[in-house]
Amino acid sequence: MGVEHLYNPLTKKLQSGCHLTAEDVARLDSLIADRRVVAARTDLIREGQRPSDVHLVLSGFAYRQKTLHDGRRQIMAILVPGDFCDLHVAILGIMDHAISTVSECVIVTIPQETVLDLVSKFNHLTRALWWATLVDEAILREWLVNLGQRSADRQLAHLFCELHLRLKVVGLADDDTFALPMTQAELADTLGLTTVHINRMMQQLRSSGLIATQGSRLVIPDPEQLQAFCAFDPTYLHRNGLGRHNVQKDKAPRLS
Amino acid sequence: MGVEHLYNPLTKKLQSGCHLTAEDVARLDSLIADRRVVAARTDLIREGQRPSDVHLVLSGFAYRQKTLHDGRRQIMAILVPGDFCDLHVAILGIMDHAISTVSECVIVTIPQETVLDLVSKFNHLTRALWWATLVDEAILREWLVNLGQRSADRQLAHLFCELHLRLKVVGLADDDTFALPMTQAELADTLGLTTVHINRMMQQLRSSGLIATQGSRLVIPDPEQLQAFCAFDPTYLHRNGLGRHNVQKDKAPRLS
DNA sequence: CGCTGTATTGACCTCCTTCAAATGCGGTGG
DNA sequence: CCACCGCATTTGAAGGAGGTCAATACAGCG
Repeated sequence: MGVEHLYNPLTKKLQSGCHLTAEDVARLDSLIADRRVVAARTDLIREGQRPSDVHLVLSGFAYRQKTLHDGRRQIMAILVPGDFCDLHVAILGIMDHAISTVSECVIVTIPQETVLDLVSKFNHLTRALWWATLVDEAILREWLVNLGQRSADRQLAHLFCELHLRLKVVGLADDDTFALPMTQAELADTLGLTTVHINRMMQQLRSSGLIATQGSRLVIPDPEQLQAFCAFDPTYLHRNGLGRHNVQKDKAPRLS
Repeated sequence: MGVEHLYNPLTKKLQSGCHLTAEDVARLDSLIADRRVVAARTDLIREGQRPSDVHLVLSGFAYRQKTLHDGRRQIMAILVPGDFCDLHVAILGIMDHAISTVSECVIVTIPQETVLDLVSKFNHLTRALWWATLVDEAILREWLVNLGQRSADRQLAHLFCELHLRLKVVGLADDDTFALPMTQAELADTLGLTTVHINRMMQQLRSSGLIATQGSRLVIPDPEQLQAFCAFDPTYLHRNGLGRHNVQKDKAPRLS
């Protein structure tokens, strides 16, 4: 009794928006076979590559990024446990951006055929995986709104609200805190701002009591207040049951 | 001889990145049954709706947009002929943004079941449609880079380069000009800038000879020069054959 | 020929950037 | 245990890209 269950953030994520049968879960668990530890700040996949495997984040943070000729870069997605790095490559063929780790990560490598096979056999799962890519797209749209319309302080707040929710879904956030292994420079590249300005906005959010930091941990004393501040509407995350999940610890750099 | 072929921008688009058999093309053509003319500046689908049909733009321009509480809005995609408005709703269920027309449009309505049916029966087509949504996502990422990292003049230039290419693929752009039925206010909402600033940047681009306008028509005298100006790299559009296509005329508002 | 919506202009303002230096912190080696 | 290094955060001062407000010009249309 009590065979310890595999921690599978992917199923947790998918279950927050799709219905999965016990068999689906088992099939998804079977994907997590080939694990690999990757150091922090490492390139996982580079722009222009044509990876033959699909990668999944099992623990740690990573991001999609694009670097311009002059060295400026834009972070286009923050990948947390349960997120695929490159599901699209199976279809598009070529990476039009790079993936790098933020913290140390455990990455699962899944052969492309395995995914395509799974998908062709089980409609349920196709739907679930497609759901995941469509949610990614919805997040991207909301980020556009963030960059295009919101002031720097609200952008930051909005990003924190989103991460809080996404991490809660996979059991990596408490009701009022989670580990955030990103530097202010990375936050800046995410929001299209400068380090200096991020720093000032962080101080402002802290002094207004909307957030606090404990090392690399972000504390949100009153999530509803923070959401109200930036008019955060979680609809775009398409989670039905934003259910309570058991929390799990994580270690990381520093933030404040 | 010469039975006039249906103008199907969807197949043109898909063929620019995927291989389609003659049968695939026929099936896609059969989707275009229920057409409807929609006036300019009209809401096609509103946020929060759960449409039971999938919509496809056959002619004209439309866009995805999100409106904030205070009335500001962000345009998150420009839909041109061949683009689906809401393929994702089949999976996600709820619209997390609205679709509005820019110019008068001909819209094709396709019952959701028809799409899901097609997709479940023909792997080729699933792949092609999935390809289309993934390219949409790639465009979204590039737009993030645009908003996050580029200066206003380059943002504009980049947007024009993208539209030029996308319209060429569906046969709606010449080598150096295309109809652009957007107002400067709409360009502003697309790039997260103000009308005033867009106006000034347009003037700047015009006076530097990078673009010209003839009513609502945009002229790009030297596409390569414009691309160089904004470091446009078309990889993200995932078009293999950016092939020559026969051009088709289009009428529209004004721009300059 | 006046109405309406869009493009254009000008003056002023501010959010965010740039540049540069200082501070703090964790690790590492002596 | 302390000195030192590298990285991240913090601070200050000055500049600029883009915003705001408001007026004007222009084009199509009934």
